Amino acid sequence: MALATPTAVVLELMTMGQQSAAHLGDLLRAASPPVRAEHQALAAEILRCCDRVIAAVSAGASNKKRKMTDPGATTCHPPAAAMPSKRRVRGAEAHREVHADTTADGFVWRKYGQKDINGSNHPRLYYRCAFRGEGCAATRRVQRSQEEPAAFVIAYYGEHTCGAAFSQQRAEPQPPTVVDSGSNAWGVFGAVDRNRGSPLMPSLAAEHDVRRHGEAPRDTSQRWSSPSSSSSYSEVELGASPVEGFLDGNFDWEWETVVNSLRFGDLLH
DNA sequence: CAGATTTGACCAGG
DNA sequence: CCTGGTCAAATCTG
Repeated sequence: MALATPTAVVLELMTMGQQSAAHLGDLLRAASPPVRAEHQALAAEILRCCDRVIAAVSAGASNKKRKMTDPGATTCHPPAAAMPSKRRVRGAEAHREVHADTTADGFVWRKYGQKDINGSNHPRLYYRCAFRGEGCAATRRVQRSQEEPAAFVIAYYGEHTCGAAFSQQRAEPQPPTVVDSGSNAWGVFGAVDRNRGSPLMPSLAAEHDVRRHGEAPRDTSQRWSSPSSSSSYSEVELGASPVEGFLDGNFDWEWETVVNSLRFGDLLH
C-alpha cells in the first residue's frame, strides 16, 4: 500500500520540523549575540522534542508490528470471529496486548464495565469503541500493571471499523464533538473529532479522560486508585493526529496531548 | 432533556 | 462454584 499511515505522516512531519529547527538554529547562530544563547536553546529544545516524538512514534510503530501483524493499530480480524457470542470466550487471546504508560491509543472508547480482578490490586476496565453504533466492534480491556503502577496493560479485541466512519465524518464539516454529547466537558476533544480523518496513532495519542468532575486529564493513575467498590470510571478517550490537528489549526489539545504523552513538560520548562 | 457513566446483576466457561 | 465479561437500569452531568 502506498498509503501513508498516520505514523508515517507524523514521522515525516516531525522530521521536517526537526530540519526546520536545525535551520532555525543555524539562523540564530548568525544572529546578534545578545539573544543568541536563549534562542538557540529554544531551537535545541524543539529539536529534542522532535527527536523524542520521532523516537516514540517509531517505537510504537515497530512495537505494533512486532506484536501483531496488525498494521492498522487496532484494526484486525473480523469481530464476529473474535466474539462468537455476546460473551467473549474466556481466555480468548487478545488481538494484541500492549504495555503503555497511557491508556490513550488514539481511538474513542466508551467504558461499559469494570471488574475487580482476582489477584490484582487494580480493577480491570472494559471499553468498547465509541463508534460501535457505526458498526465498530472493537473492544479493549485495560488494567494497570502490577509491577509498574504507572503503566497499563491494554488488550485489544475485535476490529476497528470506525476508521471508515472517521473518514466519513471528516469529509463533512461536522461540529467538533461527537462523543461528548453530555459528559465530555473537555473542549480539547472537540478539536479531536475534527481531526478524526486519521486512523490515529497509538503511540502519540495521550490520555484523554473526560471526566465529568473535571479532574486533571493527565492524571491517569488517580482514577485507578479510587474506590474499592468496583465502580466504573467514566472515561472517553480519543486521539488523533497531532500533526493534522496542527495543520488544521486545531492544535491546542494535540499539543497538550503530545506534551503529556511524551513528557515534554520537563523539556518545556 | 439527551446522552454518558455508574454499578449491580446476569451469564457462561473452567 | 468461582471468576471474568457483558448488560442494562439508575443516576448524573452539561
